[in-house]
Amino acid sequence: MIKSLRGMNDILNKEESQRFTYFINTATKVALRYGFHHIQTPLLEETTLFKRSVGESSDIVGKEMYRFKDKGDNDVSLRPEGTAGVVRAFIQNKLDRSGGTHRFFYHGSMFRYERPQKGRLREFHQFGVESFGVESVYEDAVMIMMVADILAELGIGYRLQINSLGCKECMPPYRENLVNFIESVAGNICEDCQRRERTNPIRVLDCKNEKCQSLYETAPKLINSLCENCESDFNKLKTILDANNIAYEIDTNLVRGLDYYSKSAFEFVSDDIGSQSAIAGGGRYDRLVEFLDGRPTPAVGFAMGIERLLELISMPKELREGYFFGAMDSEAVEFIISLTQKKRKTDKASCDYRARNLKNHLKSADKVNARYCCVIGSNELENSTIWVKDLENKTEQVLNIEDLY
RNA sequence: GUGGGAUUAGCUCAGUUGGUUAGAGUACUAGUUUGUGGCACUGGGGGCCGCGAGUUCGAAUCUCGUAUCCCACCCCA
Repeated sequence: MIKSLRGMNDILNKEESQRFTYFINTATKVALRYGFHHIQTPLLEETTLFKRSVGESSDIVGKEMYRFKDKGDNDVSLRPEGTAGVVRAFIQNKLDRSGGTHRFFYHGSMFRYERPQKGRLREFHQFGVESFGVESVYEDAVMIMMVADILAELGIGYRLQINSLGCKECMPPYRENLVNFIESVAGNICEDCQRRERTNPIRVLDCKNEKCQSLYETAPKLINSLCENCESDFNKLKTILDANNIAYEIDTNLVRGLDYYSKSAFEFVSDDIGSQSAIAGGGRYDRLVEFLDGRPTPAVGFAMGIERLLELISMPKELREGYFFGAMDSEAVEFIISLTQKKRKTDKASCDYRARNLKNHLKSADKVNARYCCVIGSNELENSTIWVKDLENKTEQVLNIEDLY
């Protein structure tokens, strides 16, 4: 038997696919309300794009990409995240030169060659939004509120963590400070942290090793080293969230895994889905457009991991809908099929291809969750009528065929 | 990439110290005497016991390998 690749799942059972489309529909609805529009970008891009955006030091680019040479000998990769492609499209279409604001949302498959576990797949789906051209921290706050709105509509509880990663003014000196600090304790930190010191020193603060954590208690904190602008923006962000009743925790160790983030960073986590608990994450990336050869353009965005959200969604109750047609005499079967076809122009409708007794038709109608069960028997055949029962109200009546429409 | 646990019917799981034809619940399907659904009752279909070797007279059961899932690390959505 041929099986799907490791970490690549089908979404086919009814429950799961209903949840999936329900998520896409409500997230799309909310994004449209916020003035974003849909964008689709290719799954496959030049590898360089991800190297330059996500960052070569990141695990994602370093070891998790599906990367290969195509038949034209181009170095290409399946996208491991959505932002890079959107930024590329933004620049390629010269929107960076057109000025104004551009707000996009997208959803689709992302690929990372990781060891799978619950909530971590090799092909997974994200819903994300990107906003270009707005420097104001109010936009950051609006992004967070948008995630909060989507989660609220889906009935999903969460904790929100925020942090500021500083900008090109205050981040580099801080980084240097931190490296010096790490040097001072380098003998006692774990192997991972020693590696992180070289690749991405900020990440050591995130280390889950208890010994490291206790050493880092006295580490310089970025939040105390922010420049005036970053600090006042971070304060504004908190003020707006407070004013709009969005609860948050400040997590000074929150470091986004992708190199392009600056200033506001945020992550929504759930305590109900296991260790892969981040359900949405994002932040500001003011420098990314110019890293990719565009005209400097402030930008902010987020992405949500759809698979991680799926089981948290509380689905609205499924209501009875549509029609089920059945015949009790074989002479009426073909007529029933035509009736069903007509009804399908406007409503959900299905029918039984066999002549069966009333009880069986009612059973079938109930099973497909139809609202109305419509049956033609010998009595109805004689009078050109049809028997209709409302399975919801348990009322029934005999109608002339024409009255059914 | 590292360490640990699991894998038996579509799904959730039993299966004795290795011993005849591998079970239950649920789901599916048909019927309960010919025009009233959800319930109940009675039948029925459905298993390379993850895959491959090995030990044995005999393996779902023991050993090894392998794949996948799950858990932790790592990382992240």
